[in-house]
Amino acid sequence: MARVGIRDVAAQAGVAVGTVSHYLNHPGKVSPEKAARIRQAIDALGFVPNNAGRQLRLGRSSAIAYIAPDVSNPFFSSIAEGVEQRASQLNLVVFLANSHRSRERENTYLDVFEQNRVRGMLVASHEPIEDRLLRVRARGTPCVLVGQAAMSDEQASVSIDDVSGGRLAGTHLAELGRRRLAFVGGPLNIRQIGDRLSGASAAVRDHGLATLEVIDMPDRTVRGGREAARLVLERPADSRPDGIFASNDLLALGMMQVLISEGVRVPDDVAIVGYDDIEFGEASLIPLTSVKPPHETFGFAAVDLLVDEIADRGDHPRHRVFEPQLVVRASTTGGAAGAAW
Amino acid sequence: MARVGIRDVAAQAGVAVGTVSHYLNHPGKVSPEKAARIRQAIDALGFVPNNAGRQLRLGRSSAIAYIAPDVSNPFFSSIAEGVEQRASQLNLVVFLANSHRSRERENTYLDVFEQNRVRGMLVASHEPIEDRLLRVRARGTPCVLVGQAAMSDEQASVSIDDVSGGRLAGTHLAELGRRRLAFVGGPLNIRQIGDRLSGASAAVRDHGLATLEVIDMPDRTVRGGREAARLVLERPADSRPDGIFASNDLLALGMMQVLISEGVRVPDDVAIVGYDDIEFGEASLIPLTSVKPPHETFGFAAVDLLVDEIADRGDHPRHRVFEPQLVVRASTTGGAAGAAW
DNA sequence: ATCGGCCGTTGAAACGTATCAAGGTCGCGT
DNA sequence: ACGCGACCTTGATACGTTTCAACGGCCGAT
Repeated sequence: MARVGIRDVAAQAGVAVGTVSHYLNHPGKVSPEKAARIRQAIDALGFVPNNAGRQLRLGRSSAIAYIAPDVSNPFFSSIAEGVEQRASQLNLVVFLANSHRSRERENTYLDVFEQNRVRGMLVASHEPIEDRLLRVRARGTPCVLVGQAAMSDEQASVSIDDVSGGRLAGTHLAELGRRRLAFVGGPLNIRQIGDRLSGASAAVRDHGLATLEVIDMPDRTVRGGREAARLVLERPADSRPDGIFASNDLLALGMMQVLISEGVRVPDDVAIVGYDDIEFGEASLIPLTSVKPPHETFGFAAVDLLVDEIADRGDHPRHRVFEPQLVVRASTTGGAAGAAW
Repeated sequence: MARVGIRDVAAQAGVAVGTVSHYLNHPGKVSPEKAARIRQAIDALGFVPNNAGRQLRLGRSSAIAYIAPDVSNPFFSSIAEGVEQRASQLNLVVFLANSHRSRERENTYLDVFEQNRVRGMLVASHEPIEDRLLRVRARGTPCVLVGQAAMSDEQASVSIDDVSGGRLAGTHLAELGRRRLAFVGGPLNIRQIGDRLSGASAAVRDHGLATLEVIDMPDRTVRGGREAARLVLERPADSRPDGIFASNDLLALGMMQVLISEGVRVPDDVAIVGYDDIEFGEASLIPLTSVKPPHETFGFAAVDLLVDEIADRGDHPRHRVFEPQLVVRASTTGGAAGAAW
């Protein structure tokens, strides 16, 4: 298993190294006869092109990176699929990374990819990260912020209009005649969460009849949802909310599970709206009404924007904001059972 | 944004290139004074070490790859978390890749990582892939098959004892007094699926009283589960199974959703057991009994085995098989509501 | 017969880094 | 004052690739 390089192949095939390189990168520029000899030498020797050499010579790679806080969260993994599809159309390889909500991991991956000279990075994060990305960009690696609108005009970003999403949810609940609404989620200082709340809040204000309370629940998981539900259940029945807007589907599902098992009827006693429209929301026994970002096109747009940044056409728009959509299911309008499927 | 290398830094700091390299790789071997000058030069110039050069010189990288068919499947993403944890303890970087169940994508990533000279690869696949990995290994990149026991003794693998898992499920249902069992899943020629069936089948045989039918459902998703449920519902009530073992949790959840919405009581009319113990199984309104592979340790073991392969200590065991565990919840033993939480 | 142009082929140079043997400096013990 | 060792520092070298200018041979046109 000696290390075998392009010149070993050349020797074995009886041609010059340049010819082997041509065979690999511009086949057709090399005569069929020598091509055959080279091909044969390659798998006789088990030659594998060494990307380090190629990249060193070229000064660039053909990879992009997508860093997400949590690949197991369906929201991020569905974006990942769009990213990979679009990237492979453009002959780019995607390196996926899971920062696992850890600042340290996030930084490590940012460094690693920068050192690996990826063409650009797509970064999704729950934390404020623009300063960090500014420095990365200053050193020459384009970045696109994913899932969160950038504050700076210079920082490209692809995001959802969360205010609009919150408004959709709030309006829906209010129009169903719900009067005591609750927003469940947090931390509120995260941009996306705050926006969802303020959208819902605006909808309530416009509608006039309803009230909106905030139940702060920084643990945005199924577990957090269960905890939030228990908080609600501690109150007398007539002071509980009759409409709940959860800042994501995991929270909503956790709440729904506990509420129903304690005898609360959904949606009769309380209607529930989630956010993200993950697959399991639809798969729930009472399918979940949810605010749906355009997952399919989202990843595509992120890659396209990144490619523009890489090409550095200075004049392209730097922000793309997508409008979410409300998907109504049984958790808000259910008669007997969901007709969603 | 001119390309800046280690010698530019050296010039700026007034030291030799070797010293800068030492500063980067063996800090402490360089005097505090020069270290300061170098540090200053580095961020004055926005220097980023070029991994291609480093790797070329070293002849190896410090990355491993984990290729999974579908990162959004909780089974694979929970393994990924273990992999990343263990790898970072060992100062290895993990490149994640999503083959998206596409043979072509799988091959592309295999090539890309091989060319990038990763230290080794962890590969999970639904398809037979040992021949392919054999060739990769022959060219010098160690591979560990994840989630599926290798046929060849030479091929390292980390897997679940699926026969045992199937037996656990079958025994559980039989001991609950269920007599008309159904196995739902497929394709049966996939090793893992076939093993689960044969385990369940053995349990039924041992028990003597029950029967086991097979409902072939190659689409192992929530959607597939819904379809399978509809097949069951077409039959008269008294010929439907009273115990269902689904080859994964997604199928089980999809079935449960449709069955319940059509008035079938779970677990009274039919008890349901899933496989994989994904997070959403527990979060379901009727929490799902499931066969749980040891996710936490699984990723760890995979990395450790890969490291052994890389070190090429010829004598280490090449296969690790883990025993799954049955997690009983309301979908098989529910009185009123699950006490799982 | 000569020339021009085309195609395939060649070998050298450069990309950015880590290492290594060799050299330099300093302080300490004799 | 000398020698020795410990510790830093130095600069050349090699890693595997792509590209580029140059070259040889061949064909058709003149």
